[in-house]
Amino acid sequence: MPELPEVEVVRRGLEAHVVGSRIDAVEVLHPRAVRRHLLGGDDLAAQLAGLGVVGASRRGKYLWLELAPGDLAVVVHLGMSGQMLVQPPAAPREKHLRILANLDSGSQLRFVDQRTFGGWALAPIVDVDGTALPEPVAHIARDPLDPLFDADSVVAAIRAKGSEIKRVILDQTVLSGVGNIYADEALWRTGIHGNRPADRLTRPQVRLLLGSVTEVMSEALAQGGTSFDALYVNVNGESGYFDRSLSAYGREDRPCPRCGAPIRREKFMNRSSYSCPKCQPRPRGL
DNA sequence: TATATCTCCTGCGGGC
DNA sequence: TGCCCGCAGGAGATAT
Repeated sequence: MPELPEVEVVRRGLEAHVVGSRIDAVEVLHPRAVRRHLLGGDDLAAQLAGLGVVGASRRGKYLWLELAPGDLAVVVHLGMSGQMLVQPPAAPREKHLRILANLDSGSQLRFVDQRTFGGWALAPIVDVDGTALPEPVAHIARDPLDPLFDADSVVAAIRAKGSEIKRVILDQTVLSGVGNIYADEALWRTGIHGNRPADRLTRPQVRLLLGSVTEVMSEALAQGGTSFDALYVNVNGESGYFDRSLSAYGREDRPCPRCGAPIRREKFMNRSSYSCPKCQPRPRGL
């Protein structure tokens, strides 16, 4: 499941292999992959043809290719299973190939997405607080790896929320890039149960949690991201290794690396949360 | 306005 | 062997 580190690995791959190319032609093979491009797949393909790729950027889990001429970008979200692959034209088409772009370099940029939660959309670049962003990304908060990330104001924003802390750090308008895996890992590192109300945490606790979020995502990035199966790969189709370093996520009944208690799994927001019953006691009353 | 829940989707694994 | 069901989860839409 691509979260910030995985998306950053993909962005770096696109910067190395796609930026500097021109898009010659685009084939949209599944309408859901372009559902956020309101004018449809034919329009997307027609508008992209002939444009040059001049940059690859990211905020949180969104990435985009900056295009020229014109202040346009193709915004990409990988959803749960999206892959951006750079392939030779002779390579066999992937089973879940959704969008195909032929580049003047002779390579193909392929968007492969089994579960079709991801997609592409063409959007204008707008100015948001002095930063140029594609319009669909304008509401997304800065992520912890952003040089302009303001930890003090994010701590205040988190503590102003009445929801549970895990729900708040998954809210991409508060801080971006965090998904279920790294939320569980950061909460485990900090010893905080995800059901604790955000507005009951102290400033030092929230600051520590933000530090853990940054730390765990930086470590994951250094290892090429987290991968559980073939669904997450970089542009060359290679998987990361961080899943071997996870302490809580996906480790139900296995010993907590800190205290040895069996990791528990609980339902939360229609998905699973993993935590240590000793290191992360439930808030009173739950 | 803030918060909570629902929905979309596909492949896999378990149970019968 | 085949069918059914639950599970995985990001984020926009909808409900409270």
